[in-house]
Amino acid sequence: MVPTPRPTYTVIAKAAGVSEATVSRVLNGDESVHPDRAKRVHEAVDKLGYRKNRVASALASGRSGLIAVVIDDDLSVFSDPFWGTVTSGVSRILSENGIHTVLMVSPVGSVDGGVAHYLKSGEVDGAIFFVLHSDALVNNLKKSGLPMVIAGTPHSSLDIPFVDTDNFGGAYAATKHLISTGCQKIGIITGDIGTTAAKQRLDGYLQAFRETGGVPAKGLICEGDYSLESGMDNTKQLLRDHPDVDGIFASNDLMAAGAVTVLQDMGKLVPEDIKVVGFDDALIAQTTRPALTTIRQDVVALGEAAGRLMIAQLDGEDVQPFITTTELIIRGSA
Amino acid sequence: MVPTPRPTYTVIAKAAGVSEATVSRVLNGDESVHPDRAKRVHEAVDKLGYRKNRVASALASGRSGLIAVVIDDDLSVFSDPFWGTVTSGVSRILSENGIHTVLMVSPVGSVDGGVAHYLKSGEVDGAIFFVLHSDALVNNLKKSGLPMVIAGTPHSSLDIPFVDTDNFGGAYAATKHLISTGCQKIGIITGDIGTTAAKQRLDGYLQAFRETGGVPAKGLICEGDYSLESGMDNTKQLLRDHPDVDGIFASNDLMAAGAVTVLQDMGKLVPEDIKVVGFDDALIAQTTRPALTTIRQDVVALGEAAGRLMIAQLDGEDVQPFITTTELIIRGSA
DNA sequence: ACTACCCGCGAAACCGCTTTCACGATTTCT
DNA sequence: AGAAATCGTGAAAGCGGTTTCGCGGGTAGT
Repeated sequence: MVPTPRPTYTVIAKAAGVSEATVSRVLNGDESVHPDRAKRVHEAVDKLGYRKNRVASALASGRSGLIAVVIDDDLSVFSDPFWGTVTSGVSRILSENGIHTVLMVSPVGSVDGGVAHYLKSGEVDGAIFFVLHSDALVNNLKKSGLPMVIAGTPHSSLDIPFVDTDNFGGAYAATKHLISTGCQKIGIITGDIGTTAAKQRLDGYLQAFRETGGVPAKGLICEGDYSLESGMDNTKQLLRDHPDVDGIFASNDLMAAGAVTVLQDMGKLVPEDIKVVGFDDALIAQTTRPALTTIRQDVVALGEAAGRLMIAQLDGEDVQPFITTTELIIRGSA
Repeated sequence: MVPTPRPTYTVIAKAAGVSEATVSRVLNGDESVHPDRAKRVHEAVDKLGYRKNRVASALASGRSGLIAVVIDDDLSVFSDPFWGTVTSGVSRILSENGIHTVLMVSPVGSVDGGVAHYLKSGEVDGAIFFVLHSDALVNNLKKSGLPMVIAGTPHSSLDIPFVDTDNFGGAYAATKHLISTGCQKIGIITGDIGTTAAKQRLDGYLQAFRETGGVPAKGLICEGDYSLESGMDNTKQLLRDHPDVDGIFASNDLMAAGAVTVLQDMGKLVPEDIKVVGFDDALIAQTTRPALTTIRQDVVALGEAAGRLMIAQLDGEDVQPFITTTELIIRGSA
C-alpha cells in the first residue's frame, strides 16, 4: 500500500500561521478562536485537502467515532431482511453524524466474551443491541457507562433507552381482525419466546381473546421460533389438536407463509376455511398466495430511531424510549 | 463514562520485568524474544487481564484492524436477505481473525464522495464491495493500494479479487434440467441485465441451448429485473408470443414464483404443462406451490470466501478469484 | 587470540491529534 | 488607578502502542 501522504496539523498550522493547538480548536468547533485565524485555518485545510486522521484523534480524545451494532445471534438472524433494514436505518443516521457503524454478529451470551471485552475496551463510543435473549451483558455494561440503545424491548426494566415496535398493539389488532371477520377458534404461532417481541405479541393476542370473554384452549398457543419450518410444523400440530381452528395469527410473515402453505397442502382453503394473519409486512407477505393480511411495522423508522437515540445520548441529551406504531394491512389471507 | 482503568504496556512491562518494547514484541508474535521472558509477559498479561488498546495500536502501526463492507445502494439492497447473509459470513471470518467490520450503506456513485474519502483515509485496512453498479470507484481506489475484494463479478477486468457464484454453470444446469425432462421450447426471464450475474445466467442458458443445436427464437429471451412483477409480466408476454412454451428458466426465485402464479392463473399446470426453474433457492422457493425447482447458491460460503480473500491479501498472499458452486434442487415445479 | 557478526533486548523517538497549563494582553471591578 | 478576572493563544505533555537504533555479550571466522 502506498498511501498518499496526507498533511498533518503541523503542515496546516504552518500554512495558516497558527499553532497546532489552534488548528485543533478550529477543527473541533471551538468558538473561542478569533474568526480571522479560524478562516485562515479553514483556507489552509481546503487548499491542502486536509482530512483529519480519525485514529489519532480517537487515541488522543478517547472518542473513536465508532458505534457497534451487536446482533445477538449467528447467521440466521441477520439473514432476516428485517434486521438488515434496521441496520441500514441505523447506519444512515449515524453516518450523517460522522459516525461509523461496526457490525458484530455474534452470540452475546456471556458477560465476558469477546464482544463484551470489545465493548468495554473503549474502542467504540456506544453500542446498539439487536435481538437480546438476555439482559445480562447489557446490564453489566451499564456500569461501564457505555452509551447503549436496545432495538427491542429489554426483558427487565433496565433504564436503558430502547426502540421497539408496538408489538402488543399490532398483535391485538391482528387478533381483533380475525375475530371481527368471524373466526371462532383462533390459534397463535408465537415467535422465539425467548424474545420480548414474541411475548408481547402473545400478550396482544391474549388480550384480544380475553375481551371476547374466553380463554384460549390448551394447544391453541403454539411456540414457534420465527422460522418457516416452525410455521409449518406448528400449523400441522395446531390442526391435529384442534381440527376446527378457523383463524391463525402467526407472529411473523415467514411463519404465516409456512402456515398458508401447509394449510393448502392439507386441502384447506385460505381464507375461506381458515384465515391467517402475519406480522411484519415483509416482502413474502406479498408473494404468498393468497397475499398475507399482516401487521406492518415501520422498520426503517425503527432503525433510524435507534440511531437518533444513540446520537442524542452521545450529545448528553435525555433520551426516551421510542415505540413505532403498527398498521393492519388487509390482503387476501384474512 | 467511567471506563475501567485498563493496564498499559508500562504496567505489564514492570510486572514482567522487561521493557515495553519486549512486551510489544511478545504480543505481536515476534519470535526473537527469549521464551522465558515471553512467558513472563504472557503471565503478566493474563494476571492483569490486559487487552491491547486497538486505537493506540492502529495509530502507531498504521493498521486499524478494520475493514469496510461497502454496500452500493440505499436501504433496498440491504433488505435483501441475500446480502445480509453474505455480510454475516464476511463478518464472522473477519472477526475470527481479530478484524472488525465497518458497515457502509451508501450510494457509491462518485469517485470522490464521502465513502471514497473514508476508504482513502487509511482508517480501514481494506474494503469489500457489494452490488457494484459501476467499477469507477474501485478502479480509482486501486491506485491507492487499498486491499479490496468484490462480491460479484466486476463489469470489466480489474485485476481485483472477487468472489461470485457460478452463475453460468447454475443457469446451464437449470436449462439442461429442463431439456432433460423433455422441454422442447424453453424461455428465459433474465435479471437486471445491467448486472453481471444476470448476463452470466443468460449465457449459461444460451450455452445449454446451443448444445441442442438450436438457437433461441426471438421472444424466448425476456428481459426482467429480478422483481416479482417483472416475472409475472414477462411470463404473460412469453406465453403470448410463444403459446407452445413448455419450460421457463427464471433468473431468480422471485420471478419464478411470479411465473408460476401467472401460469396457474392462465389455467396452465405446473409442471405438467409448463416447467419452471428458478435461481437462488430463496425461502420463497419453498413456499411457492408447487415448490420451486431451483439452483441453490451457497451464500454463506460466498461471504466467508470474501472474508478469507481479504485476510489473505492483508497477509500479503496471492489471491485468486473464488467461485462457489451451485446445486440443482429438484422440487415440484420442474 | 583478535576482529567481525549476529542476537536479544532496552531506550527513545514517533504515530497525529487533544488538552492542560500558563502567559501576555485586555477588560472589568473596586 | 491598581488588582482581579477574562480571553485568545502557543508550548508541551500526553494518549498507548510500534519500531528504529544501537549496545553488550556470545559465537564464528581466520
